[in-house]
Amino acid sequence: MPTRQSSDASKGKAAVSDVYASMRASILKGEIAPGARINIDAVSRSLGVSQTPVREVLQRLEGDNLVVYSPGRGYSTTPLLDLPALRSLFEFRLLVEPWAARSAAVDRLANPAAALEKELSAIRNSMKTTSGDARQDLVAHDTRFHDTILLAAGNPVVQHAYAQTHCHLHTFRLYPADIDGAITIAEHATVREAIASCLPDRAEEAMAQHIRNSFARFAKAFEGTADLSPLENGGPPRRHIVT
Amino acid sequence: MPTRQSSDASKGKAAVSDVYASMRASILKGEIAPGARINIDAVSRSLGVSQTPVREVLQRLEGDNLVVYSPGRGYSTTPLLDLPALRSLFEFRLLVEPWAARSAAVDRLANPAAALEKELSAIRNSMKTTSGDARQDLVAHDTRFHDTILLAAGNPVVQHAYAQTHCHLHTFRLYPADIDGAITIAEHATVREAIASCLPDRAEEAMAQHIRNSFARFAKAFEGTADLSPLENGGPPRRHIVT
DNA sequence: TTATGAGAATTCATATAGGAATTGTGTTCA
DNA sequence: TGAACACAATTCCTATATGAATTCTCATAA
Repeated sequence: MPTRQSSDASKGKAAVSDVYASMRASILKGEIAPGARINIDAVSRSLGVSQTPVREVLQRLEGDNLVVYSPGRGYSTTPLLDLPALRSLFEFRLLVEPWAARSAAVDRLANPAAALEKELSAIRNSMKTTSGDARQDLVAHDTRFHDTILLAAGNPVVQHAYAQTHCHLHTFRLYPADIDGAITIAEHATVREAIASCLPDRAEEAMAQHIRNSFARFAKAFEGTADLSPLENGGPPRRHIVT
Repeated sequence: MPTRQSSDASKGKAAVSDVYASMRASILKGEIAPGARINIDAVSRSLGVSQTPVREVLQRLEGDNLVVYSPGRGYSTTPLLDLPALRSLFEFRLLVEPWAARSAAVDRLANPAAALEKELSAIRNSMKTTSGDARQDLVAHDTRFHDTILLAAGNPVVQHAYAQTHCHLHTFRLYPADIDGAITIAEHATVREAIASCLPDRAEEAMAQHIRNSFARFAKAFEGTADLSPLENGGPPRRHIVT
């Protein structure tokens, strides 16, 4: 049995947090094929826990849209995002995030410019030193950068709705390959500038541009696949995607 | 939220759907006081099922923001919305719903004018005949009306994010008293007109006005309570709130 | 060769039980 | 009188077992 030293505070639901982290990582890494069924008994035995916490984790993963439940058939991993789903996701982001950037670009303590700058220098350093998984670092930076702005907007409902989309999680799952994030970081810097200068209009527009560009970069990976997705031929190309 | 078929329908998770409906109703009706702890054993015995489905239901209700989990302390019902939370919720709606109304006001088959009109005549009839619970009918109408527009917008991500807020569910919980919904229905009719005429600008503005007005009506209930909410003196007034 | 049907095996959903932590209560001491 | 400690009771979290439904396999017949 793995160490019970769970990241969950106060040891409540120790098994659950371990199992959750393990299963989430398995799905994101693609160790469980997209669309494949998940055998509760097999998972519980392989992780050395009973079925009860595994079932609870599956329900949580259902909330993350990483698994789906079919009545009478149990749980399966969700298929990867197709182009319409990606478009819907980014349209949602285009609705929420420019609004958040505008709300954050105020001359108040809530202004997140300092935190954003710290985040940017951290990722710049991390990119220079080629240690570790550059791709994972970049996704983590991207996640924190956007989350920080959402948090600064000061609306818990919007923040929660955004978090629930798990957009970075799903895009990570789409493209488990190497990334060159220079463009992303440059756009982030532009957004930070506008927020630091307390220019709501510019912040809103910079964020909107960033999201439009980001979608275009992701959508490029679908080029040529047109409506052939049912071919199930291995999916979109997987190298040198730029977030 | 994909409400599990509460009827047998595939028999999968029969106990869970019953327990879910029962507990949700209990919380909404206030039979369980807001902020009170929930005893899993007591619930399971009173409903005649084991603890397993009760635990699953509680996790689901946590997703609905109707209960919260404290590590080591189990589940409690969430406190009622206070004024800042209500404001956050309506700011989210003000961000999403006018956008949805604009998106729905197109000359396409997706235009929901017919469904909206059917919904409006149904509630008008229901209001005339004083049979049944007028308040519950009105909330149900309001829910369906807004859901229909969100659906017509054609973005599953936005629709899901909106559904996850369970805004009608929480406002229902806030004001379990009688309602006079004439104003609400009139505003709905205005929104429908703009959508039926395929006037995106007018639809967007009509929806925005409706949400601003609706918030003002709800916020009125907090008048006088200022920052005295810790008094825990029974909450806001509960009669003649107009959605 | 293909389709069908019965039986076996797997898998899910729920029930029940036990260990561990927390909460409440009563007593004792300052 | 108030506070602190210890013990008991409650409550949660996980494990294991069982019944029911589905899926898989294989043999048989058209």
